Amino acid sequence: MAKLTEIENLADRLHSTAIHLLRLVRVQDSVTGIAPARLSALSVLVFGGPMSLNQLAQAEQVRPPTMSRIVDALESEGLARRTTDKRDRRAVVIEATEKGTAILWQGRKRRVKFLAKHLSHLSEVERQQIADAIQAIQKAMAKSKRD
Amino acid sequence: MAKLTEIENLADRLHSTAIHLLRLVRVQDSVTGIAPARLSALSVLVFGGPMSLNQLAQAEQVRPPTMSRIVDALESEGLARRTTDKRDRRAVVIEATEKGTAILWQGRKRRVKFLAKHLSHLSEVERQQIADAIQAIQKAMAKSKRD
DNA sequence: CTGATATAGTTAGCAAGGCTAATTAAACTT
DNA sequence: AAGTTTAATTAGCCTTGCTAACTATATCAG
Repeated sequence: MAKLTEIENLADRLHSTAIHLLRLVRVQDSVTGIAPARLSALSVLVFGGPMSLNQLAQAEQVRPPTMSRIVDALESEGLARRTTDKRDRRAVVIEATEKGTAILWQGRKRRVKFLAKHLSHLSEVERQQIADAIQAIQKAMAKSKRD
Repeated sequence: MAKLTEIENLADRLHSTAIHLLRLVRVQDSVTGIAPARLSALSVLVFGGPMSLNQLAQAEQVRPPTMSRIVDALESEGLARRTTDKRDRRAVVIEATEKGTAILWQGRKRRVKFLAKHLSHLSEVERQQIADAIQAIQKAMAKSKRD
């Protein structure tokens, strides 16, 4: 085993914990019946409002062809719709449908409640530690642009 | 917007933070040139030692056929090897090769150092908050079996 | 105003990684 | 010895990532 500094050790544990947390929660999303990439894109549409395909692809950190196909699927499932942009007829405006919005909210509620149930077993102090850590982690990640 | 309780709000922020953290770090892994599922399985082999295909599949939470193909790829890349179990000739013992172990350690070091660099911008207090939160989160997740 | 260039999105085709169903081979049970 | 269970693989499907090439529209240069 290579030696790790104190901070590296923390980094390692943090990474591992994040993986396990998401693995645990992801099971809840599968209940929606919507595949993960689609659910994630739909979430951006619901919370970010209508946007172009390129914007959506950027938000999801995938290439336009990948997003084009995801939107195809969302459309055929009746969860989102495409319309051509009036000002620039090359572009499309993608938006969540009523159905897509409703299903997303249901799924989100399920996921959040599931995770909250776990957190409810902790003490008030422990939950405060998590809240503080979230702040700290976000602060640390925000530095990524200038490093 | 639906109303969320205090705990649900914490759950939501925790989820989102975990997603962003992993997204940030994953870029480092791509440098290894090993595809994510393969890297993850290799990691289990390196840290968990030789094991059967079923054990490895369970550890990675995938079905045996999925793992069988991942092991095929690891073998063809010279990162792991299969041998038949002496005691039970139906079973295989999968282990990381020297090369696989070395590459995994390099990658892990890169990832950990990258994350540690971010954490190093924080104060000692903030890092302690993260350490405490990791403990709390793991405790909360451990309850999942009995709920 | 026209031709060149740039931009938005799609289509085609490939690879990785997930799944179920069916198969093979060995081990266990009765 | 026959039937059942178990470990792994094979076959074949779907989703989701990519690049390269294409279409259609918009913009810019002369």
